[in-house]
Amino acid sequence: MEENEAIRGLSALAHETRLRVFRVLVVEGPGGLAAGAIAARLDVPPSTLSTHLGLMEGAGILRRSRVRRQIFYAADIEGIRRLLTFLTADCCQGRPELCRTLVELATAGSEPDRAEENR
Amino acid sequence: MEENEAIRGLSALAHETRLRVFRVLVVEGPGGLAAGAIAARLDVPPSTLSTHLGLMEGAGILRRSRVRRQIFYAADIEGIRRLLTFLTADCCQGRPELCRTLVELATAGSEPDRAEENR
DNA sequence: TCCACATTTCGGAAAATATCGAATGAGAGA
DNA sequence: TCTCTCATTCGATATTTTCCGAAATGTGGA
Repeated sequence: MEENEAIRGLSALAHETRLRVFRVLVVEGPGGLAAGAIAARLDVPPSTLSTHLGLMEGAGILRRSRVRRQIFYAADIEGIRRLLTFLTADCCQGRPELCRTLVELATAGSEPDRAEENR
Repeated sequence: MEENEAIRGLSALAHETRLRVFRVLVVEGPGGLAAGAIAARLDVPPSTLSTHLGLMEGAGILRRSRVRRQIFYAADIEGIRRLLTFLTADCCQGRPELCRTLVELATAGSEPDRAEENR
């Protein structure tokens, strides 16, 4: 990932409404939610939300797909992973122990032994 | 870390000049660099850079300290860790395997067996 | 084909952010 | 104290972002 792409990704998350969208969709999983459902849940006008969703999709944070008349948005796991990897790679460049600390916190609540099953 | 703090941190990184500052200071390590040295290295007018540095410090990404007449800025490892943890915590909330993938990439270039020594 | 629904695009105004020269502040040496 | 230097703050302008109602688009059913 090059710098410009990372900046777009960070900008996409650096906004109250968009960060809330992100969190909702991460929890929602691969199926995602229809644009209208997100607007209703977050109480944001559809046109405003649409702008945000478009921006987030352009930044590679969200994926969109059509199902009948609705458009579903879901967290783009690959894109998010790329962004986080870019950030941690930068950090580790100078200070390896930072990533290690982060890693410990991130994996604290899960079961490491079952990691293979999720691939 | 609550939402608003995370947004400030993300905004602080979502800018070309500021991201370059961040990367330079992460590599530079705990000693950091004087404001003037950063301005010279990145070829940014001092007053412009000062605005960015202040913003990044306010967001908890940078630490400042005075040494004689100069003001040194260094990456705030604890603050950055808090931001990354907030993001990965959100991701893991719905999809534990995302963090695991990230973790593998982040630790790929280091020696896992010596992790204990760095605490 | 015609209508209804879900969403996006348009338009234009308000707010926030970015930029940088000039003025200001504050530390250190003569 | 005077002055030099490093850095910040001020001020004014330019650019970008945000917001949302109204209009347009496109999809599917009757």
